[in-house]
Amino acid sequence: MRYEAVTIRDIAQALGLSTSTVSRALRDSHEISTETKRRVLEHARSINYQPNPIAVSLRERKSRSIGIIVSEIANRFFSEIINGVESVAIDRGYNVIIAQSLESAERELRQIQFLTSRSIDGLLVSVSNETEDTSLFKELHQKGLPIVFFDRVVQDIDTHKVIVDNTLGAFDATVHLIRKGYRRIALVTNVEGLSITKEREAGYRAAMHKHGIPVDDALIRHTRPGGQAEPEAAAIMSSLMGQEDRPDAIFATSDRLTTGCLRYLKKHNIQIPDEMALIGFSNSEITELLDPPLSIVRQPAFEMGTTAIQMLLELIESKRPVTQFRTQVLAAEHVFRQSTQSRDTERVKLR
Amino acid sequence: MRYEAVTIRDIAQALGLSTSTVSRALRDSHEISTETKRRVLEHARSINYQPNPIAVSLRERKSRSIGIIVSEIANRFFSEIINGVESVAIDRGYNVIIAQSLESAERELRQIQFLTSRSIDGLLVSVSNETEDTSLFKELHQKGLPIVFFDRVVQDIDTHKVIVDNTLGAFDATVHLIRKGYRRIALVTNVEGLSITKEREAGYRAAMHKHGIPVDDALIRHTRPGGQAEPEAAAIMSSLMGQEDRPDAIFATSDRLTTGCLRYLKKHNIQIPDEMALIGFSNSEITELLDPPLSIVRQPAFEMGTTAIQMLLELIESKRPVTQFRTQVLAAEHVFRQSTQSRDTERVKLR
DNA sequence: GCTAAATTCGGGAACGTTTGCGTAAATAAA
DNA sequence: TTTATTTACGCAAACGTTCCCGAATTTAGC
Repeated sequence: MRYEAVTIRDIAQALGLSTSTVSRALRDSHEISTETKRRVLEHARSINYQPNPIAVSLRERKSRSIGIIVSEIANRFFSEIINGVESVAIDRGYNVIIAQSLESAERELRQIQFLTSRSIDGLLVSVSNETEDTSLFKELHQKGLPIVFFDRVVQDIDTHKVIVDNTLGAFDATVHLIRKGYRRIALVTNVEGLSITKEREAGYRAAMHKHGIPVDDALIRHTRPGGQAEPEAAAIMSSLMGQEDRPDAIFATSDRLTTGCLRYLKKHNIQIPDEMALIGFSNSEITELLDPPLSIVRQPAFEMGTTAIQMLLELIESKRPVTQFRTQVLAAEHVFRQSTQSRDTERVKLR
Repeated sequence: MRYEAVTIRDIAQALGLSTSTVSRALRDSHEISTETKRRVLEHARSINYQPNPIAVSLRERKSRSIGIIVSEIANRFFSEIINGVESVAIDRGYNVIIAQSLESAERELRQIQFLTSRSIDGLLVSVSNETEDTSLFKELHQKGLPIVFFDRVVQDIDTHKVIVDNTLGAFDATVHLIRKGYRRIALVTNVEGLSITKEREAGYRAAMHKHGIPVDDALIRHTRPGGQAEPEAAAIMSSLMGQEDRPDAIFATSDRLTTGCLRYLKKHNIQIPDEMALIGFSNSEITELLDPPLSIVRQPAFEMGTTAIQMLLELIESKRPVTQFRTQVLAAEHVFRQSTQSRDTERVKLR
């Protein structure tokens, strides 16, 4: 099953030139006469010449492709990021190789090794929730592989990063709940070690403090490393509902956790927001169609993707080693809907 | 920014062997003594040797990577397919390069050219809804590039294909509506030229005929090529609601169309299913959380992905040209929920 | 003990490209 | 006219593999 290839040599022979001349002509070198260039270009397109990227990669020692690893592409948040990454990568002539860890540290390792063995020029990373050992990333970074972290970053590796303002995002969401009259606000959040978890928890705590509400640690729940979000969310909800002093609101900090909580509440016929308010991080486009329409914290995923790839290309295409790194922080958006209406007056008004 | 590489030559020099011997030892050739093999393997892993896939690709004239193009990866249906494709590709040592057409024929063309110029070994294709000119696919296919079509296939290219039983899937959904007492069933469907559109429309018509309900062509609406599904759905809904003899049920034939219709109905405060029933193709995992819980036709996307990649690898790894092609047909699943309850008795029972 | 065969290895070309270097011819400077 | 410089091109090496072919050594056959 071969797929015939027309090479630079074919052009050279057809025109009685050497391969080096043809190569230079195609790259518009100044040491080739305009007449020769014209002939080469013309003949090249007449036989539909396509340079062999593999040969170029071998020679140039770079592949013009970058890798991106996320926890799962079926998650709208990540697929939007990928869209952002792709949109600029394509324009810059880079190929994007997508990999997913599915929240498994082992799979993450394998995928990273796979990507790097494919000689990618750079790597975009959002770590899995199970990742503890970051030595591979450190090693790659030290060896000079350009890496940009996004969303879930690893703190102690000094490179470009792009995140959303998780602290403020969580702060504002919590304040919103407080203003709506909720007091016992449960935080259903990710694995404890994750950067995003810490930041969002910090925002939550700050909001509670600011409004003089004591933080009840029994209301702060993390998922377990490697666990799947939906069942984890259900287990946490079940535990929360089982305790004597139930929460009156839930703040879930990821897409899957949010839908997991919602599914639990509906399954157990717990009225939202009358018995329990719900707000969560989500990038789903149909949260307004849910029952009830969901209040959400939305992350600018596409933009996160474009800035991450831009930073990466900056590293890749830099002539000399970059030593000054920056962390770009994007703002989260909030959409408040019925799932966090206060129980009394306001909801009536809305109908 | 280089990333040091340890080559086969390093091993050869360290052990006082030739590169050819090392290469053969690594590939476990029979013409290398077990002792030499042992030394090579041992030293190779001690210095963490990784074969350069680019050099291998150049030499072998294949890249061990395949391309897949879908309309958009942020669509759950497609991301599930990609998951399926990836899951087997990884195990077989293949790399998956993902591209999206965003329903633009021009972008599709560019992406395909990009993929093929990256010397992929094979291509997985679901065409954009704007695609009319399939000559590129024909050309590639004729040149010997292994291609497998899935979901939206092109009819007149003879190669492996994998689809769901769209006709039966649509038939069953329509029958369900009829049984629930609906008679003026509108079909909100994709671009007319698409294979899936024709099949689903056929299923719809067959169901209507079987139950002796005359088909009103005014109730069959297609989106326009290149159009984005959500606004298209809204426009169609608006037109349907404007006509004198309104439908009493909507059957939408894609993920985005379904949510588009739902969004319209909710926005205009049309009660589902009392004023209008709704069923649609969807692979979203939260349709049961919608208001009302949505009846859906669900496609086995993951399985579609795995079978498509298996078929492709079969073509790629075949020793001699394959001439016998087959079309694998998977069954669609149905989940009937409140959005298609009949108006009277049954719904009361459910509460 | 001599030929034949098997075993084990090295030399070197090839994959398709880019690029340093060399060198004719053409042009400019002297 | 002679020399220096520019222009325009070719040669060949290199990127890291794989594999054809040949050759040296060992083993088998009789």
